[in-house]
Amino acid sequence: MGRWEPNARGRLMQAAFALYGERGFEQTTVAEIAERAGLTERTFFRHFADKREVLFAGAEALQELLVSTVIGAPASLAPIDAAAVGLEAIGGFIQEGGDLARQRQAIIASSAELQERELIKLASLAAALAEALRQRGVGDPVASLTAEAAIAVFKVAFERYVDAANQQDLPTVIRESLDGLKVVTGGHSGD
Amino acid sequence: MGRWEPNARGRLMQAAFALYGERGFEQTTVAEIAERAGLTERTFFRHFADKREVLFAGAEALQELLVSTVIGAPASLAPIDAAAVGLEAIGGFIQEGGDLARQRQAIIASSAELQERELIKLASLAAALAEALRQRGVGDPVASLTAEAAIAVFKVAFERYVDAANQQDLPTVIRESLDGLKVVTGGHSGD
DNA sequence: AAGTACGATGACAGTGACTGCCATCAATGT
DNA sequence: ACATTGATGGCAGTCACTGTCATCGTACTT
Repeated sequence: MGRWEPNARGRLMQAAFALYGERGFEQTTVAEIAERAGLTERTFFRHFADKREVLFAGAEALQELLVSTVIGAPASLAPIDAAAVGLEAIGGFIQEGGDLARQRQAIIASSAELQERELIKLASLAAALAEALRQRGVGDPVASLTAEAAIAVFKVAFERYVDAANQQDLPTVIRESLDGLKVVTGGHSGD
Repeated sequence: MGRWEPNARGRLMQAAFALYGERGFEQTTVAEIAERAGLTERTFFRHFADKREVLFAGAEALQELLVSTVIGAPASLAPIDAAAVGLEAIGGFIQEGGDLARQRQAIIASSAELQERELIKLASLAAALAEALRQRGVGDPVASLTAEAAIAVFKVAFERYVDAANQQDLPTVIRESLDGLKVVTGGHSGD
């Protein structure tokens, strides 16, 4: 199973992460990543679909955690609150990685191409969340709306979490942001 | 100002739209688009930043319409409802184009690359909407949350509009979707 | 232990998106 | 007429990404 040096995929990820951080994403060639990892360009593309995907390797795990958490949430919860439980779960998971998420986000913020990839991953997350809600028996317009709104909340919360100089708890920020959305849409504030 | 044949940019857009529809986005080369337009590949890239951008030429106009509508909305409206007025405005604008939006969406749906570009355009729309809300005096977490939620509503509504075999009014679908969000998040029914 | 099958990697050629550079052409102003 | 300006053509070059085949290391078989 193994090969010359083990963990080729991990070495590629590490090399890419380092080079993207040092020189910037666009100024880094795939050949350079492969060279630093002791491999060839061709092998890079056997492990990752394209130059961007190496930064999004953990996305499937995140998606599975979200889906399983939402499906396993108490049946008594309203759709939006079941979604919230899922969001808090992935928030906690992300936080376990320490500063990795912040460094990764700094790289993504520096490249429009990477932002595009990030957005389609979030869209995929929303689609999976909607499907999980349907498995809870939630009807279709509601499931899509709840999922999209929940991901929107996650986006805002994660941005606040990354920008925060003060150490904030990501699941808490997510919960607060969701409460903010409820206020905004419920008409309690200004009418 | 002019050149050989007028409206080079328009001819490129038309050629690209036709070829993407006939053969598919990935199976079309920029050289083919330029040839059909009676121009060269080099000239294509002088008018459009990349192969995808030719499909998103009207995005700035849409964004300006959204921003000006939101800024000009009655000051008495709550942020989410000011945003709604803006969304309905661009909904009406899109509807004026007839089946163009549907054909365009069919092309986009067939390519992951194009979906990525669509998503970043929507994110740009959300950022502009948040800024317009701030100009209305809305504070920062609320402005971002409202903008992201509004764009999420727009995404769901537009998808329903495109899928609808029955002719539905896009602004109406948008309003109904927003009411759906209000129910989902707060339990109020829309007014 | 020798042989064999298999999965991962290397090597190489090729396509196509995109860019930089310079020449060229058409319209405009003097 | 002449110079200027802006759009275009032509060309070379880089780089992302793919298809194909040879090769190598490992594991399994005998």
